[in-house]
Amino acid sequence: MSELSKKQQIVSASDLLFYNQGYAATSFADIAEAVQISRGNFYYHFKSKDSILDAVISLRLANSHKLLRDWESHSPAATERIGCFINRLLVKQTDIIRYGCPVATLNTELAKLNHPAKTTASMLSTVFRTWLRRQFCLLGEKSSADLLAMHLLSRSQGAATIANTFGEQKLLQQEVQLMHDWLYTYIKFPAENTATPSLA
Amino acid sequence: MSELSKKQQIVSASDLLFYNQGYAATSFADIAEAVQISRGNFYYHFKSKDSILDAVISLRLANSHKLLRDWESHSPAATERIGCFINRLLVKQTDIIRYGCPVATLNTELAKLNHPAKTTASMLSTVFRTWLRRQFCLLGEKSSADLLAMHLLSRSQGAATIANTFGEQKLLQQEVQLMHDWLYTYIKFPAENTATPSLA
DNA sequence: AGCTATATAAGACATTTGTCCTATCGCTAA
DNA sequence: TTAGCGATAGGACAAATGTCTTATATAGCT
Repeated sequence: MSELSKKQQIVSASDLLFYNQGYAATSFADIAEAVQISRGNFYYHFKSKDSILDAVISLRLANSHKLLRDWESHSPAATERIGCFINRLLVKQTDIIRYGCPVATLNTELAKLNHPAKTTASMLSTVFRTWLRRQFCLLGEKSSADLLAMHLLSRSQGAATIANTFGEQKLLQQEVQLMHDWLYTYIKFPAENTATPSLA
Repeated sequence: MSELSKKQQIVSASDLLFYNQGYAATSFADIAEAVQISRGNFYYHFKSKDSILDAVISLRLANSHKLLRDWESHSPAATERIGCFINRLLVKQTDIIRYGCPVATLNTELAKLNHPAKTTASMLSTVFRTWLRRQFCLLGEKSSADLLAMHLLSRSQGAATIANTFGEQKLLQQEVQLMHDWLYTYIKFPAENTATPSLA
């Protein structure tokens, strides 16, 4: 027996396949082959394909929380933590160029399918939004923390999108640099930004 | 008979359905119902589903070129033209919130499917990239025109993505405002940006 | 009217899909 | 050893999909 239970194996294999191929394009046959079980046997572990999706979203939520906790424990300063968020694009650059941002692509796919789980899936984005907002709060930007969080989230997702579209590593690296510059500039002159945050 | 040929009707109906539901999730049955023909009859007009996709991409390319020509003829100044590009997000905000950016979502879907047409589809983004680059060239930024173009493209796609994810109109409007601010700031101090463009 | 080319309908076809059922395997506890 | 139960295999099933074939309708021309 392997270390993970078969159910966990199914979830993590589906996690990867949903990211690489998309949810709708991933069939039970694909997952069955990946975890080496017969196709008809899924319904012992999961009652439907949708319930696998739910499990995958739960797994991703847990992984996201773990990631954020890691950043918090490794970086005492909020600025540095936000830097970790930006650098995530570089750490995952190979995957991002090939498959895009895992959070964004799942959200857009489920939105188009009008899938019941789309609300739950958007929680994946909300987790980062909330976390970033808290970091900006720690920097003293209470009134515009959410705006700043969304701005950074927006830019990171845009960078992932164009990197995926054009397949150019350099584009991703350029945008990451610009986000760091923006953060640095912002931290440097917090006084100017309290009234109307000049994110430009 | 209607004004458009049946073949054109199929293409424009597919264009809309591919945007609203995604390419893979749109079946011949869906298109057949939309244009009121029988399902088995497609192969008189198109030899495969992929060839419909090719036709849709061609249509979108033509529409994009037309859009860019319109902006050029209505706005003599390059700054104003770039402003038109940014405002496109507001003009299409209802659709964008529901279905995301038509260009980006098609690209990411085809990338995941590893579809043969993904290269052709990325031309849709390239058209805007090239056009924006030319506008920045007209502003005297020859050396960093492509970087500026990609930066703006990235931010617009990011804004579309988060608007689609969170379904919040305000987010889109905020990001649009920030892009205008960025453009304004950039135009105001072109001298500072010639060496190292401070997009932050 | 009759002929021809274009256009459309209707359905067959194999394949794949998600779902569900049943039989069997292998382990553990009595 | 045997009974019981969790786990798995294998296949049945209807529905849907892309594809292809054949027959019919329609319009224009002679």
